[in-house]
Amino acid sequence: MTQAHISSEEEIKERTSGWLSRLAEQGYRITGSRRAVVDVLAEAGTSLSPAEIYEQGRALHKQLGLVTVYRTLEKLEELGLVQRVHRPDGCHAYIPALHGHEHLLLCQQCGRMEYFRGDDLSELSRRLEGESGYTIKDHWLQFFGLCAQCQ
Amino acid sequence: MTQAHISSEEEIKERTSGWLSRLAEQGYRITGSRRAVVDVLAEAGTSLSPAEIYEQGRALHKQLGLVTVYRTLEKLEELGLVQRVHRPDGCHAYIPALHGHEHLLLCQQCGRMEYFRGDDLSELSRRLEGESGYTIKDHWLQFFGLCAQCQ
DNA sequence: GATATAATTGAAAACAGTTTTCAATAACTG
DNA sequence: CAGTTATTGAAAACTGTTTTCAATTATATC
Ligand SMILES: [Mn+2]
Ligand SMILES: [Mn+2]
Ligand SMILES: [Zn+2]
Ligand SMILES: [Zn+2]
Repeated sequence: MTQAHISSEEEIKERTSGWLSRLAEQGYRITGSRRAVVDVLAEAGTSLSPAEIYEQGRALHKQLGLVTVYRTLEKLEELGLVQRVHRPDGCHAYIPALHGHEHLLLCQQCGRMEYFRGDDLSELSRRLEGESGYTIKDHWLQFFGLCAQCQ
Repeated sequence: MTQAHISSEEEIKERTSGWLSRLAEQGYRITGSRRAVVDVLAEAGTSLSPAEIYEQGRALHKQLGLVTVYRTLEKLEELGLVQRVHRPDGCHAYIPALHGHEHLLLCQQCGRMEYFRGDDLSELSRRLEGESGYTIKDHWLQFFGLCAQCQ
C-alpha cells in the first residue's frame, strides 16, 4: 500500500539531533558550521544545492564558508544520512536520505518534496529481465507534479 | 506489454540521416564537425558525455573542437533529437531522444543502454495523487543492472 | 577552569566542466 | 565561382567543486 509522507516538527527535531550524535559518535567534532548545515538540511522541505544550504546556513552561523558546506555534506553522505539527487534543471542537490525502499514526489513549481513507499515494480522488472537478458539490480523512480498549494 | 529494444544497423543509418536532414531543414549548415557529432551519438550504444563525444568525434573529423560538440548538442536537443540524462556518477550525458513514453535500462558495468516501453504506473500515480494532494504530471523511471554480456 | 593537542575552519588558489568572445574559415545561394 | 553569412576552433571567461594552508576552536586531560 502506497504511503506519502511529510515530516512533522517532531521528526525534524529528532532527525537533527540524530545526525549530530551520529557525527559525534564517529569522532567528528560538533561545530557551529556543522550544526548550521545539519539544521538547514534536516528541516528542508525541498532538495537544496550546496549554494542554497550555504545561503540559508549563514543565517544561523554568519561566518559559515561554502567549503565547509561541501565538507559536511560529504560526511553526512558517507554516513548515509543525506543523499544527492539530480534535479531536472541539471544541478545537484541534497535531501535527507531515503530509508529502505522509498521514492520521491516533487513539486515542479515550488520544489516541495514528499517521500513515498509502496511502489511495486517487480512484475515490470521481471518482464524486462526476460526480454532483455539483463539482470536488474536497481531502479530510479521519481514523480513530478504540482503540490496542493501550487495548483 | 513491455518491449525492450536495441537499435539495428538499419535504424542507426536512418537516425543519422534523419538528424542531418532535420538540421538542414532548420537552416543549419551541414559541416564536418556537426556530421561527426551526429555520427557518434546516433550510433551510440551507451550514453555519452560531451568529452566522450569529442574524443570519438575526432576520429571522424580531426579538427573537431569541444566547443562545437556543445553547440551541436544544444541544437540537437532543441530539435528533440537527443536528450540529456543524469548518470549515477553525477556527470551529464546524452542519448538519442526517447520517443513518446519510453524509459531506459542501463548496464552498470559497461554502460550499454536499452529502451523499453510498456510500463504502467497509472495506478500508482493515481493512488499517490489521492494521498498527497499533488497533481502528477510526469515521472522518471530507470532500471539498472547487468547486461547479458556483463553477468 | 586552564592547557595541550589535533581536528576544523575560511580564504585563496587550483581544477573541471561549460559558455562566451572573436577573428579566420567554409557552407550554401545565386 | 564569388559573395554572403553561418560556423568554426582557440583563448578567455565563468561556475561549481576541490585542494592547500595558516589560523582557530572543540575536545580530552589535568
Ligand atoms: Mn521502487
Ligand atoms: Mn513510464
Ligand atoms: Zn508546490
Ligand atoms: Zn554490460
